Amino acid sequence: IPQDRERGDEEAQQSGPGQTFDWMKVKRNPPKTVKASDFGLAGAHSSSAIRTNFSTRQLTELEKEFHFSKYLTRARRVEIAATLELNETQVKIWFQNRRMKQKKREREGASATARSSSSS
Amino acid sequence: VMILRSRFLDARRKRRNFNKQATEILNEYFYSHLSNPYPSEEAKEELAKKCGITVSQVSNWFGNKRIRYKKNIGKFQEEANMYAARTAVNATSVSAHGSQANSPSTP
DNA sequence: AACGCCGATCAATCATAGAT
DNA sequence: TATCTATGATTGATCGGCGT
Repeated sequence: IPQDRERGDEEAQQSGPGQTFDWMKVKRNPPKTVKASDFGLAGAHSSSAIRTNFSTRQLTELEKEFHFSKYLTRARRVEIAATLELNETQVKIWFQNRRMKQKKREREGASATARSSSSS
Repeated sequence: VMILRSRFLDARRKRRNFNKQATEILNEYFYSHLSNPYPSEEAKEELAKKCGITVSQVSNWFGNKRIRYKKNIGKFQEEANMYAARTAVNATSVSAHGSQANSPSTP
């Protein structure tokens, strides 16, 4: 399966400092959120599907749920998604990111605690 | 939309730029590994220590650097040439070994 | 084979520090 | 001092790998 060769032309420049490496070509697929499905049918996949901006209400509710339980059950996910008008996937992703955020905090908080052991 | 921004609810971001010394170290690593600017966890920890910042900040720095670099390679050419001249750890496997004392000694 | 989670990363954006 | 740019941080979502 051919890997879509770029405009096929800049293969000459190689040794130069401006060499183009693979990581510079990485492109992420656009989100498939398709949130505006209420348009009424026909999968008019026109949904730009860009970064969804959660409202304060949604974030507050998600945060509350997170405190209750760091992990979701199928049932709770469905319930939250319906209540907040989000996809189950969005709720799932939010929890995953939230857990990662929590871990990051604990890690940095720990090193900070070890540093100021008894100060303050 | 109203300007209902977080307004001031974002007491969080009180950004402070890194020292010139830290930026120097980060850029040196970035350009000497331009073929694959993805430091390992260990490398990040070492960089963090040398720069006096956290590992997360090192990750943020590389994340921002990579994205912004590829977004406008031309804008970084000058900077790239500058650092590339210092350390030549070209592509083709970056099987680094004992990292030298590394001293940005001034020529 | 399908799904969730993790860890890392992407990519767009926010808000501020710095330069003009 | 106002305006534009450089840059650190945040975050919804993606990618690859792994376990169930």
